[in-house]
Amino acid sequence: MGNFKIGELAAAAGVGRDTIRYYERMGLLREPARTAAGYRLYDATDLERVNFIRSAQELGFTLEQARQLLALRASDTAHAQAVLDITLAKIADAEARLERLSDIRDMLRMLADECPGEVPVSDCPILAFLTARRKDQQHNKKHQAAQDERSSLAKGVLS
Amino acid sequence: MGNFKIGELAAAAGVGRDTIRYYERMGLLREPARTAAGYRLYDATDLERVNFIRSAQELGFTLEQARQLLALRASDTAHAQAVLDITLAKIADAEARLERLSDIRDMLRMLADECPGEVPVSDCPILAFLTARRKDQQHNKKHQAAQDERSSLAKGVLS
DNA sequence: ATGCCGGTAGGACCATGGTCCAGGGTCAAG
DNA sequence: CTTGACCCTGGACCATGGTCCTACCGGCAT
Repeated sequence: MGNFKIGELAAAAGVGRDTIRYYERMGLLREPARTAAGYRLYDATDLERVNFIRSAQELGFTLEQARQLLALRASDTAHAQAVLDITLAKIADAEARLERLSDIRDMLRMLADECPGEVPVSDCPILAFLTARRKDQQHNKKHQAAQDERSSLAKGVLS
Repeated sequence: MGNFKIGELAAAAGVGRDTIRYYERMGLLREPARTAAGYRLYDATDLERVNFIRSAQELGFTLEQARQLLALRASDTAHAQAVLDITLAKIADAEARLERLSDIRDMLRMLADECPGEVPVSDCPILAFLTARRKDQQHNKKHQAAQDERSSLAKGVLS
């Protein structure tokens, strides 16, 4: 029925044409049928897939995870448990980020509260804090040698 | 006094040699003195700078912001207010991320709670949710046309 | 003298999710 | 017939914070 070309699909889904082609390269969309001239031809199921992907992204899933979810959806033997597992992992990930990020915020807020503002930079407690190098990381080398834990508050939160 | 070569500086700061050269290219470290053979020669103040940068990164500052903080520290006319401003902006940024990320977590948790697991994927509420394309975004085009707000929960949180 | 360590410069490459460009073909309207 | 809007491919490029590689040179120990 309603076949559309790439620009129409892109417009319908609210993404760029290049994004459609990118999803195809990444294996998120099947290789579409072509017109005689080589134009890609899509149908409603393709639009639905793109919408699915965008929805997944809005929930923080990566394209790779969206790909997995699509694969599960297409399977007739998979259990919902597999989807739940991915979701639970994402939740755990979100919670870890939340914790690190709120630790950072707390630290920054503490420093900000201590800073009077109207002093020369030489008296700034924030700079003083950054200047005092963290010996905590130096003195226990044996225990962490194996995994080289960066022990950074920021690890992965903003990346 | 204690001049050291790049490998020694890197080891002392706990980073790679390439990282030191990278910081130099990025303008975070001055161009160091050289030996006759062209080897970079660093001193304690360079080590302190690298430590400062790492500390800033642990608090979620980007290298660019670290560069700004270093510039402020070196200035004898700047007020602590400038540092505070950067810090406050970082806090606001962290809080925005926290909010979006916790919204995502809540949404995922809600979906996970509804999923029984022991059903075929065709009955999975999580997939059903992702499959139902968000009409909320379709039906009010006029109001959002101007800024093309993605209105994604995930916007910027994981990037 | 020979092996090895470590220094140099410069550039390629990693992930992530696209975006943009050049250089060309296709298609419908005027 | 031409114009403009669309489509094609393949590849380069964006940010971020590095890491790794090539290919070469210097210097020290055995």
